Amino acid sequence: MSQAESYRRFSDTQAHPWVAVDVVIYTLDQSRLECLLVQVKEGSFAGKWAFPGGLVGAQESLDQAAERELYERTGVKNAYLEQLYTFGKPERDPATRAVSVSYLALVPYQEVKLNPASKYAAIGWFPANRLPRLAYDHDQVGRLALKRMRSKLQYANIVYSLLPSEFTLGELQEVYETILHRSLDRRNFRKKILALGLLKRLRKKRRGTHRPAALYAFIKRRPMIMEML
Amino acid sequence: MSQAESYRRFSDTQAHPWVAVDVVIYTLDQSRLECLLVQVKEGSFAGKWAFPGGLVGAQESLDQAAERELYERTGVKNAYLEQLYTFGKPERDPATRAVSVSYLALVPYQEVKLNPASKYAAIGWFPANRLPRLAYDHDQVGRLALKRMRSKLQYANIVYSLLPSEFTLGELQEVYETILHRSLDRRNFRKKILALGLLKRLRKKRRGTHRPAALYAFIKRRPMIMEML
DNA sequence: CCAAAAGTGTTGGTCTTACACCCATGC
DNA sequence: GCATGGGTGTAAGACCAACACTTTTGG
Repeated sequence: MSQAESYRRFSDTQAHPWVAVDVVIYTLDQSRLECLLVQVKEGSFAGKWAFPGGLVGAQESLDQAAERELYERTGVKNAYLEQLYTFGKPERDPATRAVSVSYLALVPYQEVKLNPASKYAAIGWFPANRLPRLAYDHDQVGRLALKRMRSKLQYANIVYSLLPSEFTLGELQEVYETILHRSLDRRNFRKKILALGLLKRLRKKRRGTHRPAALYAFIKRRPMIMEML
Repeated sequence: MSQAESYRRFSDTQAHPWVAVDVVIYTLDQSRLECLLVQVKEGSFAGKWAFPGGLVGAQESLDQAAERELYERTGVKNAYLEQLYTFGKPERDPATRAVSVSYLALVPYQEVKLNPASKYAAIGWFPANRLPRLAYDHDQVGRLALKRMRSKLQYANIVYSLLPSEFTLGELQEVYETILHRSLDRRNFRKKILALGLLKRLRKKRRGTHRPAALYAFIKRRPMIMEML
């Protein structure tokens, strides 16, 4: 595909697009699934909201560019981050030919410190299933991201990246119920989740308004493929 | 991410890579899973084998570029073709910064007419699980493609794209056995596949050396997500 | 003592897997 | 008539979904 020779030979008729990454960042705030948007400042989409993103640096891999963008907007490192899809229709950005590699990220709400950056007019969380009309082809990106996240939560352990380090089984179940939007049987849920052996029960308890609940933590906080539900 | 303004502002420090597609094309020849490779002609990888690919045209979408590459090498149109992953480490091609969007294609062996093209030294089928060392980062691409195809065959109906329009249940089962490399119980396989309602039984029979087998065809030849096995 | 969430097992139904014999044809 | 793949049903076990009551705390 790619030796320098053929680049030279074809470069007149072939495109040489800009390459950007866009990151769809989800979090849970009080069991509401939210998604981070930035407001575009300039160009024909000025005023519209979009997923944060930016050009890939000359010495950067795509993953690094996505990590950097995630870090710059939220201050979060080591969250779950996965390449989603690459969008490249010539007309997706009317201003220029741009290919966008989209990423999906899951972050724990508590750890986020939003950072607007001068290139955007604003930044903020929006309910994930009620996003406004977005700039570029980002409506499509958002639909795909939501679909992927919903399905992936069921066969990978990536919830760990949405939760703080300690949580109750009730909270964990609430996460699944929110994202899959259906309710789950408590006894079956606990049986299944505990049988996976992913959690350790801590000594502590969460004391709330009522009976205290045992706190749990993930034994390993890295992505693994497995049947969750 | 991508208004023209920020392109101008950042273009000194940001990359402006070449964008290429690479297509991993699988087929079945007498129940051997094979993969199409081309031999690189020039550059530091000259003589090595790689997946066919090329730069994305100025007016082309990524999907169109992949379709075109598939058609140019094999003469096949309307085969199953899916975006796989985008590779973009700065060092993946030492000659230049190139981002490669990889695709996965499944083609019926009977319909292929291989077309070498002058940009390659050679073209040919190789056993999919015994590929030689490939150029660029294509070893990684190949591993990912094989994994994706194996898993996707189990939850989508994409086998239709590996088979001719008429086939026996025995042939269909052989395809699954080859790709998943494990043997399946014939009675259970037939029960499950027929229960899906994807196949129509034709009047005809295949007459071979022994008892004739009923021929089947897919009712719909387009990708659908569903439990296959 | 009341409200609210935590914690805990059993059962019936469904789905999956394992398994063996007869059939139709070509040679 | 024999070798070869085609065609078919059943039974046991695994897995999953449905279901209700008691416990612990705060107010």
